[in-house]
Amino acid sequence: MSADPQVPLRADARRNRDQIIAAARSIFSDFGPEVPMEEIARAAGVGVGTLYRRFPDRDALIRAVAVDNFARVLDDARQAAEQEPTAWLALVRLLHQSVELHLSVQLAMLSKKAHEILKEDPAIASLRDELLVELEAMVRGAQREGTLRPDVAEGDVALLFALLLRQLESRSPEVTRLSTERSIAIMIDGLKAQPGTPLPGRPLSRHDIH
Amino acid sequence: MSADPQVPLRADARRNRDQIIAAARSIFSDFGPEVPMEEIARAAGVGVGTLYRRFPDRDALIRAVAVDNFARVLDDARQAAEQEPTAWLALVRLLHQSVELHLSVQLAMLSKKAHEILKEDPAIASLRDELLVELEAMVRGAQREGTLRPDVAEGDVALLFALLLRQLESRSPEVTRLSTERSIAIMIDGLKAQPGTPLPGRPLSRHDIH
Amino acid sequence: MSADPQVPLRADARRNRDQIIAAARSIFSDFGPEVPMEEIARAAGVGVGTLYRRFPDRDALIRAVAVDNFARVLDDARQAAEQEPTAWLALVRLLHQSVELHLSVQLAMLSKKAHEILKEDPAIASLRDELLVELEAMVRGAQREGTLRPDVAEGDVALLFALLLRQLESRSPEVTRLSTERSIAIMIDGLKAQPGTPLPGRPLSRHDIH
Amino acid sequence: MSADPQVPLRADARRNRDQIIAAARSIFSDFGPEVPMEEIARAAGVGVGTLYRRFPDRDALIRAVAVDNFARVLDDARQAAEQEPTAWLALVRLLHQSVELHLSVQLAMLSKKAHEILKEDPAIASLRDELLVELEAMVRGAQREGTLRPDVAEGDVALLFALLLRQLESRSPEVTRLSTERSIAIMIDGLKAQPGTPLPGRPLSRHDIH
DNA sequence: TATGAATGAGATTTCATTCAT
DNA sequence: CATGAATGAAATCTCATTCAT
Repeated sequence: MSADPQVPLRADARRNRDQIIAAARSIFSDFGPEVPMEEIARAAGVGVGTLYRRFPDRDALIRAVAVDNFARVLDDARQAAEQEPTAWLALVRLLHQSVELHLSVQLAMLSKKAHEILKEDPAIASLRDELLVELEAMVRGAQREGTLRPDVAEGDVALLFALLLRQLESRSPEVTRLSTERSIAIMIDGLKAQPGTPLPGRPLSRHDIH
Repeated sequence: MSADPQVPLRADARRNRDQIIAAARSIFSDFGPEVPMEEIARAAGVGVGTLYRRFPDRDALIRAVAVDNFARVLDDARQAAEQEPTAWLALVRLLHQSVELHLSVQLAMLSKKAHEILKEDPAIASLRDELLVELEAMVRGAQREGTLRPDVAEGDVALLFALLLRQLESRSPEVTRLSTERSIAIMIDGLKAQPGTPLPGRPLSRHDIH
Repeated sequence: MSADPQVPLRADARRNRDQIIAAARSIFSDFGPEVPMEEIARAAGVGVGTLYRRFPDRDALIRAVAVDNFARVLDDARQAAEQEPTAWLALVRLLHQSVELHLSVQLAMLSKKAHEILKEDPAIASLRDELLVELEAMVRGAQREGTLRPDVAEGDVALLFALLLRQLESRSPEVTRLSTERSIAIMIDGLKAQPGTPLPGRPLSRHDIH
Repeated sequence: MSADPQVPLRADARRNRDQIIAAARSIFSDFGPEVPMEEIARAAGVGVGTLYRRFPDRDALIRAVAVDNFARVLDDARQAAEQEPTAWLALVRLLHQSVELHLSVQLAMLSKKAHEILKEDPAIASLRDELLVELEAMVRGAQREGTLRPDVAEGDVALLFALLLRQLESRSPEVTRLSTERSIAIMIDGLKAQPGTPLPGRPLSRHDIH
C-alpha cells in the first residue's frame, strides 16, 4: 500500500515513515504542498531530522504520499470491479468512494509544481496507468451494458472525477457532504445513456491524459 | 469593472494599478497565490515598490484581484440574462463563459489560506451576493420554463460551476479545452429536467454558501 | 542572571543565546536599538537564522537584553546593600557602578519605541519593581542615617540615575570617563543632607515611575 | 534664528521651510532622527517633493533643525547674561530654560549617527562655540562671585546640561515636569560652592567637548 | 513650483536543508 | 538513529530619493 521498501526497515523506523506519510497526506490535503517541512514533522511527532532521513527532500515526500494514495485508490477500484454486479455500479461506487482519490488528484493536478514532480516519477506513472486500465474496463463494460453513454471514454470519466475531487473547502461540513453527493448525482445523470446533448469533440482516452 | 477607487488616482498610477492586477490575475491563475511578489511586479512592468505602494501586502493584492474578477463575472451574468431569450440559455451561456469565472473561484475556494482572506472582505461578499442573486433568477426562470430540473437551486449550480472552473492544468491545451467543453456538456445534461436519479438531500440555496 | 529558561536548552544553544545577548547589549549600547539584525548576528558569530530561532523578532531580542540587564543591576544593588556599612555608601557605590545600568536605562527610556516594547513585558516590570524596592530601602536608610536629604524619595534617585546613565557618547573615552565621574560626584553632592535649595514638588516614590 | 538664507526666498517658500523645520523638530524630538521623511512631510503639510526641494537629504534637514535650535539657545543664553544680576543666576536661569536646549542636545549627542553629521557642519560648530564662550563667561563669573565651586569649568556644566536635557519621556507629564525641576535643583545644589566632595580629574573646558 | 508616484537598494523574516549532539 | 540547532539563500517589505505630472 505504501512504496519503495528497498530494505525491510526496522519496526520503529517503519512506524515513523508511516506516521510521516499520514501527517503529510492530511496536511497537504488541507493546506497544499507548500507547508513548512517542520510543520509536517511536528504533526508526525518526529524531528525534522528524522523526516529528512526518510525523505531526502520535499519532492520525495510528495512522491511518496502520491504513491501511497494512488495505491489505495487502485485497491478501491479493483475491489469495486470485483464486488459489484455491473460495471456501471462499480463506476458509481468508485465515484462515491472518491474521497480517497481526493488527495491523489489534488497533488497530481492542483499545483503546477506538484504536477511536474509527479509526472517524472515512474512508480506513479505505472500506478496511474493501472488505474486507468481498470477504469477503461469499467467504462467499456458499462457501455456494453447500455447504461453509460457511448460517446465517452475513460479519459472523460477520469477528468470528471478529477474536477469533483477538488473538494470544496471551507463551508459547513454538512453542506460540503451534501454538495459533493449532489454534484456526483448530477454528473452521473449526465453520464447516463440517454438522448441528451451530443458531446463536442471526441471521446478522451487515457492516452490523452499525460 | 474594477473596484474601490477612493480618490480618483492619477492617470499613470491608474494604468499601473490595472497592469498589476492584470499581471497578478494571470500569474495567480497559472501558479497559485504564492508566487513571489517580485515576479508579479516584473510581469506588470513596475518595481516592487510600486506594487507595495498600491497594495500594502500580498493579501491586499489577492483581494483586489478577486474583486476585479467577481465584478467581471457579474457583468457577464447580467449581460447573459439580458441578451439571451430564455433563462436556460442564459445559464448555459454563463457556464460556457465560465473561463472568466475561473480565477475568482480559484482564488475564492482553492487554497484554504486564500479563502480565509477573501471571506473577510465586505466588497467581495457583496459582489458574490449580487452574483448569486442573478443566478437565482436564472435558476428559477429556467425551472419555470421547464428546462431545468426542479430539485436544484442556485447553490447547487454555483458549486457545480466552482468545480468546473478549477481548470485542469498541465495537459495539452487542446485536451484542456476539449475536456472543459465536454465536462460542461455532461453537467448540463445532468441538469436537464428529466427523469434521472432523484437527488439526495435538499436544494442548496445561496444561503448555504458562506 | 539572564531569564526565561523554559526548557533547559542544549549546551551549544545556550552558549549561542548568551553570545547573542552579549553582542546585542554591546551593539545596542553603541548604536541604539535599530542596528540591522544581521550586524548583531555577525557580532555574535552566528547566522541570522540562529538569531531568529532564538528571538522571533527584534522586539523579543530587545526584551531579552533588557531583562538580562535589569537582572544584573538588581544583583549589584543587593550586593551593595549587603556589603557596604551604610545605606549612603551603598547608594554611592550603586551610582558609581551605574555604568552597568547604562543599557537597561537606555533601552528602557531612550527611544519611545523601545519603551513601548519594554513596558508591556511582565518579566521586566517585576525586575524593575524589585530594583525600586531595593532602592527605596537604601534611600530610607540613608535618610535615617542623616546623610541623604529628606525631601527626596527613591523615584527621584532613580530618575537621576536614569539621566546619568545615558552615557554621553561620541567624545574621547578619557573625557567620557572623566565627565561621568565628575557628574556623579556633583550629583552626589547635590544629594547630601544639607541646607541647599528646598526641592520643588514632592518626593517622587517608586509609584510615580511606570 | 533659522539659517543659511542664501537668497531671500519667496514668502510661501519661506513658510514651507519654517513649517518643515517645526515639524521635524517636534518629530525628531519625539521619535528620534530616523523617522521616515514622508512622515515629516505629512506633519508639515507638504509633499515629500517639497521637503526634498528645500533640504537635499535627511542630513541637511537634521543640520537645519540643529542650527535653528542652537541659535535659539544662544539667544537665551545672551539674554540671561544680560538681564540677570549675577552670573550664577544667569546660569541657573539658563539651566531652567534648558527645555529649549532639549533638542539640540538630543540631536547633538543622542545618536552616534546624528553626532557625526553635526560635528562636520561649520555653522553648527560656530554656534556651539559661541554658546560655550557664553557659558565660560558665566562659569568664570559665578566662580569669581564665590557661588560656583571652583573645580569645574564650562565643559563640566555643558555636559551636566546635556545629561539633564535628555528629557525622560514616557511617564505622566506631571511627573516629567516635576522630575526635571527636582533634578535641576539637585544638580544646582551640587554645583554650589561648598566643601563637598572634591571632584576627580580636572575641570573640563570647552576644548574637551568636540 | 508642488505633488505624490515610481524606483530599487537594503532591511526583515522565513524555511529548506545540513550537521553537531 | 533521532533530535533539534545552525545556516544562508530567497522572500517579504520599507523607505530614501528621483522624476513625471
